[in-house]
Amino acid sequence: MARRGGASRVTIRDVARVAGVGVATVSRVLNGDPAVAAATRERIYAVMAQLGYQPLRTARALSRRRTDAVLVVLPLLTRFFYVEILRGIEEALLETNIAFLLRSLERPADGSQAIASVRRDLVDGVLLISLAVTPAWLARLERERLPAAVADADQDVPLPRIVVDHAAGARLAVRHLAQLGHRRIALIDRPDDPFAEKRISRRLLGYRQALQELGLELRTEYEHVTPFSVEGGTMGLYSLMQLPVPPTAVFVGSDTQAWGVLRAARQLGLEVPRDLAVVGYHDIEIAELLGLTTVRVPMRVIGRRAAQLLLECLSGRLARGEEVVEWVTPELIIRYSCGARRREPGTGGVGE
Amino acid sequence: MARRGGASRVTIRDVARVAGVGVATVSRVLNGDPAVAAATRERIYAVMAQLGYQPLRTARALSRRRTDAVLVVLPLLTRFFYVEILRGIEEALLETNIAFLLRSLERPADGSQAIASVRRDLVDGVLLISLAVTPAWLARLERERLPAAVADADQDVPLPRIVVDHAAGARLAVRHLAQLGHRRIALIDRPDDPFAEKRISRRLLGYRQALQELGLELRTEYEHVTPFSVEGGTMGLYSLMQLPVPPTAVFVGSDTQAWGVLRAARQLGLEVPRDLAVVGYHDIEIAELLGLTTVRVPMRVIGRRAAQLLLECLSGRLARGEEVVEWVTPELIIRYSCGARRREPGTGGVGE
DNA sequence: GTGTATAGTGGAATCGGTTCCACGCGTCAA
DNA sequence: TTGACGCGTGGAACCGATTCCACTATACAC
Repeated sequence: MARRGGASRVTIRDVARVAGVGVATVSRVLNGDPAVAAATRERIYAVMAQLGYQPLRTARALSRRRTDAVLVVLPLLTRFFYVEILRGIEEALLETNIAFLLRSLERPADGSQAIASVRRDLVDGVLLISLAVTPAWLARLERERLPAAVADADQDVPLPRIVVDHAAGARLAVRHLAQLGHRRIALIDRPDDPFAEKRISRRLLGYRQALQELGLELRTEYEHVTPFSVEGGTMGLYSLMQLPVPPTAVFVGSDTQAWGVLRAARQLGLEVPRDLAVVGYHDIEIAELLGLTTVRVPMRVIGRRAAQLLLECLSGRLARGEEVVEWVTPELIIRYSCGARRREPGTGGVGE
Repeated sequence: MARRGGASRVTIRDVARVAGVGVATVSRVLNGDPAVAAATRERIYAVMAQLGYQPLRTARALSRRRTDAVLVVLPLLTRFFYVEILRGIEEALLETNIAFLLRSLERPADGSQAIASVRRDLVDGVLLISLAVTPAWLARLERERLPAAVADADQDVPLPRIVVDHAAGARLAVRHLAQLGHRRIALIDRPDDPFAEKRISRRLLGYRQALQELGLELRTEYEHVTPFSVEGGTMGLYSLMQLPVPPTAVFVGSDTQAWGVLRAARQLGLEVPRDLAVVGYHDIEIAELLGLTTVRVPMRVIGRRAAQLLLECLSGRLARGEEVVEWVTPELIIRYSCGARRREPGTGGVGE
């Protein structure tokens, strides 16, 4: 039933007719089937070019039962950290012809709504970034028979995943501070937000491990959990400095909070790093501007690898249910707030 | 030809059979055709619920020749400004069942590659955000017969668009500074980046208009264009302060540069706002932390409106080629860096 | 020379929707 | 009573790909 349309599309049948072959053969060429004779293949390629043929994605999608698209779900798109991960994903997917749909979660409640948008007929796979992968998620993925990969989430999710070694990151920071002569090193970290993943426990673990290794005293009054905001950091430092024996150095679980710590330090008349050494976490863009020594989490790499993992699931190179865990290790970025370096004049910096 | 698959899907034919009607009628119900009798409609709804029927997107896409997806193209996803616009778009689209694909441009060269991904069989429409809409873009959209909407781009693109009144924004800032008693008001703005759109000229225009309205002297040595970065702002202020008659206030064309201005001020021993009043632009997240008075560009609104504009094109409510221009006006956010308010102790702030 | 494997190919059914066209049936004007 | 009309509906032909199955021609073993 010829519906009205403009100049009707060049279809696979047109190509077949002009090339003097059957549609099946054209389709085989399109899909790289090696059974086609080289001469035939060449001829078909020539005709396709001549007619300007392009296979229709929607028709392929119906026939092959796949969409060549994936869904990316991540929280708080407005945070630099997540945007960078997204960039990594985009980079990896650009090398394929797979498109991606995006769903960002702003509030915890968005989760269930997002789960409903996970549909087999919409995408071929799902990337879950920095999310608490609940049983509801797993059930949905199972029901829709959708492969998924996970990045920066809990360590024990039964899906292929990229795990960030936050404990190692914390150890790097603490060891560095100890090496600079500090013996009283405190921790200010973000809360165990149910909306994000349980990452504090691993950073806390690394912090304690490092202190023990170094033979330093573990003091619970040095472990502070404050909100994931600049003010949170400010509050944290005020509390710490009221202790009878205040720390001389702080490892802060996010650069955002670290900014607050730097501000509080100045308000308290402390000079960073002389009176207080500070090391942050993440290496978001403001860290450099603040001259903040921090632990860099390789965000783009995380995104890229997670995408590649999902692609392997899609191509079948990775069997469904196969256990794959890839670790990513953070890296120490030394700037000025720790005291390891003299600040160069005019570069702006600490406490700005 | 029954291909292998798991439990085969519930199709429209199953629904028709169980409900005792033809497939055409079920399809009509799905598409809200009022010609179907109420009783029939009810019965079909019941059967759909009972069987757990969900129409297959890919099949609809092939048949209706539309994908129910749109493409969003924007630059520099890592900038807060653009991410916020994206959030607005997402908000608007969530209210529909239209998905979106994302393409972000990091370098000017990415443009041509992005143009190639604009395909009729991939999406039903395109949103171009903060981009220079070149003839190549327009030609491609024409060729693919794809409707598009534009936000925060040149004023004279022949597409439905959301235009931000940057001239008005600049006037707000300058008038405010004048009202606080300033007579020597300088401008530091970002360059006319070919990668982004020509927005500086409009801000510059507003700056000059305001000065003229107020009867203040226009001095070209007060108009500075520096890179779109913190350092750019720093450089800008150093230059201004070396003038024989330096300004007492600066309007800065981006909060990022304004941060640099605040930093430079402190380095020069100037106290903000006593010795120098500063007003920024955009109201990105750091502005509040810096106590920066700024001109807020309603980013989410821009995204939301642009998306709605595109939806109107898709639904046909907006005729192809119809001229629609919607203006968005920025708003002045008064904090501390302009001197209009005393800073409350403990709130952090200027020069931080 | 006959049988069998194999490489290369074409026809037609199929994926699951949409929509054109035809048709039955009541209502109403002539 | 008849014809026109419109409402509600069903059948079947599409949309443009993929892929199963059947078929031919050639190569090879016996």
